[in-house]
Amino acid sequence: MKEIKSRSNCPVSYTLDFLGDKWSLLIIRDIMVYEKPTYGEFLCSDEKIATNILANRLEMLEENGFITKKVSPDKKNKFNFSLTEKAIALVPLIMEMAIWGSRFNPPGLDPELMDSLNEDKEGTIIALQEKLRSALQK
Amino acid sequence: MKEIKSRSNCPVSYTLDFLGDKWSLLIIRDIMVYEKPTYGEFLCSDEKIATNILANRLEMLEENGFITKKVSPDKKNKFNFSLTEKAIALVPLIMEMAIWGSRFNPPGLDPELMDSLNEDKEGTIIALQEKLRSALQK
DNA sequence: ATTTTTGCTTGCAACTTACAAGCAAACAAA
DNA sequence: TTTGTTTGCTTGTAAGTTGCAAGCAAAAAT
Repeated sequence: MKEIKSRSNCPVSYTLDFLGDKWSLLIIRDIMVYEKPTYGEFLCSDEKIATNILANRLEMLEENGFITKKVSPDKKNKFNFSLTEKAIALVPLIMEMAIWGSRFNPPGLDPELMDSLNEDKEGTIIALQEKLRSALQK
Repeated sequence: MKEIKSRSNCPVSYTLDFLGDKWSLLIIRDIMVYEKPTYGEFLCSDEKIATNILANRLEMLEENGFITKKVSPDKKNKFNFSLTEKAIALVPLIMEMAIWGSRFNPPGLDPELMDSLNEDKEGTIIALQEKLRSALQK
């Protein structure tokens, strides 16, 4: 995989250097929000990512420390991807994307999560992060 | 400009449909944070966007209601771009990008803004949004 | 033993990007 | 007033990226 080069010192630009494309954050979303952590599940998400692009992005996300890949406990030809702390730290960013997206394209998916965010954003974010961190223990 | 198609109903995906690339949010950042609202200033930002890509993204951002273009009060061959409410609503998202970027690539630029965010995120965001809205009145 | 599941890799056409050069209206200076 | 400069683009082209379809191999299920 080609190394990612920083275009500048700006932190917004740095974030976009890694995550500024149409697919990387959707893979992270699948693990983070929809609890779908496998290649096959990423493939059949609504957005329909191409299989070569998926493989490429998984490689990039792993190489850059966003996700880790583990053999599934039940099947040796299946892998579970999980989020590292670096990706768990993206929860607030992804929640803001969900909030903006729901506002300008209502109602958006997952009304439960949206209601929870509207009622207590900070609390919802922290709860999700704690849940993801506890999943890492297992 | 080619119309943007939604890939799904997911609000995160919807946000990425418009803003999931390396450049669009940097243009918005230039207006939002660095108060640089002209073609020439976008061009010479640190990230060095190509001139055809810049023209293409400005067209897309205008067509989709993120920015408006007005002739500069002093020169008729110069234009000032300003943010619509739809883009001002991206302040929380861009601030989260800055926070994440600074954390994983410290210290990040603009320590004043970062300090302010660390001290009072909500207040910093609201103050910036109010400032941008008041600029629209002029 | 054969088929299915799972996670890829490969080939290729279409599209997008990056870089360089060119261009025209507005303005500024001589 | 004419000559040069600023400003905001457009065009051409090579290189890179994406999307689609097909193929492949290890592991699991039948």
